[in-house]
Amino acid sequence: MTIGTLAKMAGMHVETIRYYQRRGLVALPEKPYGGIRRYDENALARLHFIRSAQWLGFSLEEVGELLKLEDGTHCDETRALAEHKLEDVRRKIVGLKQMESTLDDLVERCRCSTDPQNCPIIHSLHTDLHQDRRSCANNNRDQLDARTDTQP
Amino acid sequence: MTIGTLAKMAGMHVETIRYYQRRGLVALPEKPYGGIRRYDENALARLHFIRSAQWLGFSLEEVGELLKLEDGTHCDETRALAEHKLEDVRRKIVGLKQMESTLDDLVERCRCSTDPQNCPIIHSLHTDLHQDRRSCANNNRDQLDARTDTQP
DNA sequence: GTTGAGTCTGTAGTCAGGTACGGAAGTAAG
DNA sequence: CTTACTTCCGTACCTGACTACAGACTCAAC
Repeated sequence: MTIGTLAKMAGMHVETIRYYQRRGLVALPEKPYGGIRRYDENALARLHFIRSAQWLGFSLEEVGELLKLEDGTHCDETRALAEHKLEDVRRKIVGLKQMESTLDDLVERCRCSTDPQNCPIIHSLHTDLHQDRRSCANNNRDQLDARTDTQP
Repeated sequence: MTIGTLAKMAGMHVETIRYYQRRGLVALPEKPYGGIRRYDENALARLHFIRSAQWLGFSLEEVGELLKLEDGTHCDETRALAEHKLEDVRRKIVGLKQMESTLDDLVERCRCSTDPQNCPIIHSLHTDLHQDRRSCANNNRDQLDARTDTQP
């Protein structure tokens, strides 16, 4: 099949596949002289593999590591990657739960507030919440990490 | 105080403050002719406010919205923003918990596996996991969103 | 009065994971 | 055989939240 068909079957854009090729996650099949590259079931399987790994939270870099272990004979190393990712995910959950409970509390206080001139949320943002928040830098993802990382 | 002192007190870099100024989140105080800008407690308070809001998961764009409501007299709008963010956060938690349980299960199966030539994790990535994963595009953050978003 | 640190301003680079585009060449349908 | 779609390839752009740097200027200490 052509790259367009492959993309359709994998449910992704042609450009995404090309991007994976550039990153070395997907092989670039031989091109017949002055012709067009053709892809087989293996290429599709690989795209599925990548998608699945991403779905579990692995970055493309990590997917690359997993692909090196793709033959299934390095169970320990694979498990180590998965365990590490599991810790990652759990750390993020802890961070998000902190957000959740604080937000929930704030919203609740806001609902019960009788003074419409002094919103409890704004008040908290001005007074309580900024203690020891120095390390919540970068973007949302890293923010979560930073909130819970042991080594900065 | 100068911007360097302000940065130190807020626990952030000078460049970050300048970035916030460019984004219109922090005011640029008047500069005396051929002199240097000075900042006061209000500037510091604003930086704390921004940090706190970020800690709750608000993006800088959303922080901008919150800052418009900073006088505390628009309790309903503020609460609406917080409720929306709370939903956001809960959606992300749901996504992460899916990852967590799948990873946990995979790691467990890997530990109990007796066939070191056929790693259950790799096997799953090849066969099970890629059903209906079409919408887990973009980066990790959006991936989480996509997994749980109702409106794509 | 000179040295070194801090400030100002503008612009460019970083990361991840793509997305978009332009121009040339190949391919499929009528 | 023409028209319209794909493919190929390289490069540039996108988001978000910074981070870095160059060159000119100012300020405080010695």
